[in-house]
This record gives sequence, C-alpha cells and structure tokens, in this order.
Amino acid sequence: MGRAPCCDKANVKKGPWSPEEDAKLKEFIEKYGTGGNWISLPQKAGLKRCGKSCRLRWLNYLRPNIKHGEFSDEEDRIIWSLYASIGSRWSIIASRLPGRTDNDIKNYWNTKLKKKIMGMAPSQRKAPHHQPSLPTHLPMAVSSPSQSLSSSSSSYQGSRSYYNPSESVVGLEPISIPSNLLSNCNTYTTTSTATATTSTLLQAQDGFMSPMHNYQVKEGLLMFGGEPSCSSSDGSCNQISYGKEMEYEYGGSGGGGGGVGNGEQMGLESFSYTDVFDNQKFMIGGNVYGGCGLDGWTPSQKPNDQMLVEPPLDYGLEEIKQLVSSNGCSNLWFDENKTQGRGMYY
DNA sequence: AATCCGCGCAACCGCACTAAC
DNA sequence: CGTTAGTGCGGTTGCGCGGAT
Repeated sequence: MGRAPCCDKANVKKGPWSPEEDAKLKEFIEKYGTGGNWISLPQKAGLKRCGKSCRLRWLNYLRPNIKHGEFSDEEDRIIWSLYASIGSRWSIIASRLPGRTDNDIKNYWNTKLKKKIMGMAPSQRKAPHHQPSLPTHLPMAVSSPSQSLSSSSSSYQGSRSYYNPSESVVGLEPISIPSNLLSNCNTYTTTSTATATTSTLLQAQDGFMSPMHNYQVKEGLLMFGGEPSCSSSDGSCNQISYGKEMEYEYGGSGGGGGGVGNGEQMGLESFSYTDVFDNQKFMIGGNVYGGCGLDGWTPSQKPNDQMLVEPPLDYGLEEIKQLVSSNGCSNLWFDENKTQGRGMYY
C-alpha cells in the first residue's frame, strides 16, 4: 500500500517561491511558530503550498542565521573529511557547519567541491606527517536505535567495514579539521586503560580532531564538544529547533544511560552522550580491547542494529578522490551499496 | 543578436522513520 | 500491536543565468 500524499497535489502551487509567499510564510511563522504541524500550516498562513514545501522553504531559506555564499577552505575540509568518514549524510555534515543547510552542502559538493577535489594533483599534497590513528583494537560501532536491518546476519557481516591501518594510505595529506570548529576544548589526560586507549587515539592526531571523534579525554572522563548548528535540506535543526539527540555509547554493554548534555562529562565505564546529530547513536567498542567487533555483541545488544565501522580520522586526497570516483560507494567505511537504508549509517 | 550549452541552485519526490491513535 | 499521518532525509529534477559560439 502506497503512502497517502501529504497534500492535495492538484491544489497546491509548485515551483519557485514568490517574495509575497516568502513574506507570508515568514510572518506567519515568526508570529505563531510552526505549531508543530507543517501540513496545516500553509492553510493557516493563507498559502497555496504543500506543507512540506513550506517547511523546506523556511528551513532552507527563510529561517534566521542561514549562511549563503562561498564556502571557506575550512568548510571545504570539514565537508570532504566528513564525506569520507560518513558518506553523504548531508544533515550530519551540515550539523558541523553552522548556518549551512544540508541542501547547500549537497549542492556544493555535487557541483563544486567534488570537482575541486578531483582536480587536485597529487603534487599539491603535503608531505606525510601522520600514521593511521585509530588503533586496531578500538573498533567503533555505529548503530541506529531504529534502523531496520531486515537482512540476515551474513548480510550484516558483509556490510562491516574494518579500518585496516596496514591498508591505509600513508603519504597523503591528512585533512585536518580546525578544532575550533568542531570542539569546545582540546585538552585531555588519561587515567585509565580505557582512556589511555582513547587518548592514544587522540594524541596520534597531533592536533587533528576528527569530526567523528569530536571529544576529549579529560581527567578520566570523556568529553564531547559539540557545536550548535542547524542544518538539513528539509532543514532539521539538529539540536536547537527540534531537540534531536545523539547518543554516544561506550563499552560492550551497549546499554548506556540517559543522554547527558552537550559537553558534559561522563565516566568511561558506561556512558552515552547526547549531541547534535539527529538520533545518531555512535557506539564505541563492542569489545574495545579484544577487537572482535561484531562477534563481541550479545543477543541483548541487538546485533542486527549494530554496524561496526572504523572511521578513519583523516583522509588523503587520493582516498577521497577514490571515493568520489567509485560508483555506488558512498564512502570508504560504510556499506557500499547502502543496502541497509539510511539507518545503516546512523 | 541569437542560439546553444553548461552550471548552480532551489525545489520536488519518494522512501524511511517515528509517534500518536 | 497494527495503522496512519506527519516529519526527516538523500537523490534527482528542472529552471534560470551567464558564458561561449
């Protein structure tokens, strides 16, 4: 059974928005808000538009603090590094770029940045100065609380992607993300084996802070820094407007606890973290030390809901070019066929 | 000056997900 | 617990504009 249309297609206007429509929508929302119901909003606002269209227009164009125009080099780096890390999860990428929408980033990537990267000659690269930084014994699981992996475990296994340092490209310029864009602090110390592991990981970065590892180990506590931002083509404002949350979980139990606030601290034994991503749950380690990854999950951990990946912390241009030029492979570290749907990447 | 062509961007489409009933 | 309406997201489309011919 197909889904019912969200609106009466015959009676709604399509195409570019007029200044009058923009003004109407803006005025209405500023006055009354969305009321949590986009479907009925156009009628209330006196617009002959689909609610979806209104939402899109508002979130991508009319809402305050939208940044348009040229992307900076720093933004470029963030985009391509995140793309290599998580693929075309534009909303997640956008969440790291304040004022940018995922539609903007998607367009920018497709029309400019991709070509820019592909056009970069290897000679432009700097000398290597890093080693693969994610320890082999620290698998990272990325899971979705709601992903529906209908496929069998073998399919799931097939989707696993382990980061193999021996195969990583050494000699390519790492893509550094300015930590001030990604994190609120950059200090850490270690007090435990677990933290030492993470710390090693971080120290190996030599100043690099992965977008996917936007946290610090501080006084035995793992800290995450997140930068509030809004995003999404349909414009989900990841943490501000919609209160969507992300959980990071640590430890094999997979349980975690309730989320904590952005930038708060938590013990390493078991924690979860609430951050800026939409319902993103990142789990560090099914078996942190054993490195057995998936095999470390117990049935209660919903293995079908877990996907183990080992996102690299930085990427060379060649890696990204490879990524860009390969067909159907959205990134280096995830299910190349996206067979599991979006949830696979969450 | 007219036409063609490529590019950039806004908007749409359809599917997945979620919460409410 | 199943159904359904609403929302979120990523991929795709198509229009407008500017440069080339």
